[in-house]
Amino acid sequence: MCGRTSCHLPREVLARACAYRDRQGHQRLPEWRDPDRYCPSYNKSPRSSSPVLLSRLHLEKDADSSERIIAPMRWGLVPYWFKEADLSKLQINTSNCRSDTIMEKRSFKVPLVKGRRCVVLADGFYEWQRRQATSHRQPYFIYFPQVKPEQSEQVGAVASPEDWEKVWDNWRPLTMAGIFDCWEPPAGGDCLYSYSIITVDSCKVLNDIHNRMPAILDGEEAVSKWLDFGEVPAQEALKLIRPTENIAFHRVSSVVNSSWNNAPECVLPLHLLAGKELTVSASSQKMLQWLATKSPKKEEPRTPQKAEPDVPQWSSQFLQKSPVTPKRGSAGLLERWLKQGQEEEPVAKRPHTQ
DNA sequence: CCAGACGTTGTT
DNA sequence: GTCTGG
DNA sequence: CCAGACGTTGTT
DNA sequence: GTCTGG
Repeated sequence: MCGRTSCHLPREVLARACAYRDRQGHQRLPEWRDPDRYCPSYNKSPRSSSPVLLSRLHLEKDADSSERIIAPMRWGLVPYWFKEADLSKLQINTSNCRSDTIMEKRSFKVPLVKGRRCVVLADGFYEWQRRQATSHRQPYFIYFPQVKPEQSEQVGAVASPEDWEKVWDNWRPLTMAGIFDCWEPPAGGDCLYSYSIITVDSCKVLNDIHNRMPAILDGEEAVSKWLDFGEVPAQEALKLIRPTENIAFHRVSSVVNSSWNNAPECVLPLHLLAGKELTVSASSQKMLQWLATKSPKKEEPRTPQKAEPDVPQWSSQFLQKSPVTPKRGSAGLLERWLKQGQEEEPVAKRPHTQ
C-alpha cells in the first residue's frame, strides 16, 4: 500500500524535476499554486499535505488540459458530500484507493468520472516489511532507479553519506497515480483539495517486502495521459494503473517509524548509518546513540547488517548513464546533520526537525 | 420507500 | 450527493 | 504507514 | 482491539 512518503526537495528544485512537454511539444515547468503551503519533509504521513500535479483545466476555465499545475493537497480524500465541519469526524480511511474496486466505491467513482486525477509527487515512499516469526518490521525506502553522477553505482549501495547527499542533485521524483476531490467547508471558506493514492498488487521485485504498492506512472506519456482528463477518458486512463517493476529500494532506519522524525536519516541507506557510528565525530556518535536507544520506543539493534539471508538489502536495478554534471555545493543537509548533534534537543520533545 | 453508509490495510 | 440494504 | 491513547469527577 | 493524531 502506501502510508508514508518522503518529499523534501526545495520547491523550485521539485518543479524543475517536473519539466514536461505540453500538447504543442513546448518544454514547460508546472506552475505552482499555493507554494507557501508546501512543507518539505522526509516523513510525510496521511492528513499532511504533499505536492501533486493536476491539469490546469481543473482550476481555469478554457485552459489547455495538457498544461500542469503543481499544488499542495491534503493526503486522505475528503468526499464532496462530507457534512461535518470537523475533518477529524471523517471516519473512513481514504489515504489509499484500491484500483480493483474504484468504480464501485462512491467516494472514488464520482471524482474519477469528473476527471479528478492527479499525480502525487514524492522522493519515494516507505514500506514496512511484514516478517512472520518476529514482530520486528523493517522499513524500506522505495523510489525510481536514479541516474547517479560519476560512477554507475546503484544509489542504494553508495559508499558514504556524503555520496548519498549528491544523489539529490538530479533526483527523479516518484510519480504516483492519485484521485482527488474538492470539499466545501460547511462553515464557508476555500474549497479543500484532498487526494487518495491508488494501490495495486505488488510487483515482483517488491513482493518480498509487501503485497500492495502504489500505482506508479512511469514516464512522461503515462503521466500526461493520467492528468489530461480533457483528452483521456477514465476508462482509458485506468489502463495505466498496474504494478510496475521499474523501482529501486533499500533498507532504512526505524527512526522513520515515528512521523515526528523528519531528518535525512529517514531515507539514508541503513548500511551508511552503521558505518557512520564508526567513523563520525564524538558528538554525532552521541546523537546517533541517542537516536538508536531513546528515540522510537523499539530501538534498532546495533548490527543492522546481519540480515536474514532472504531479506533484500537493496534492489539490483540497473542505472542509466548520467549525462549531467553534478554541481558541488557547500555543506548539504545531511552533511550539516552529520556535523551537528550535541545542541540538538531530544527528538521526542522537540521533534520538528528541519 | 427511508435509513444509513460512504474506506484500506492486515490479522485472526 | 448517491448507492445499498431492509 | 506507525505510535500512542483509550476517562471522569472534582479539586487545586 | 480499535481509533486518533501525526
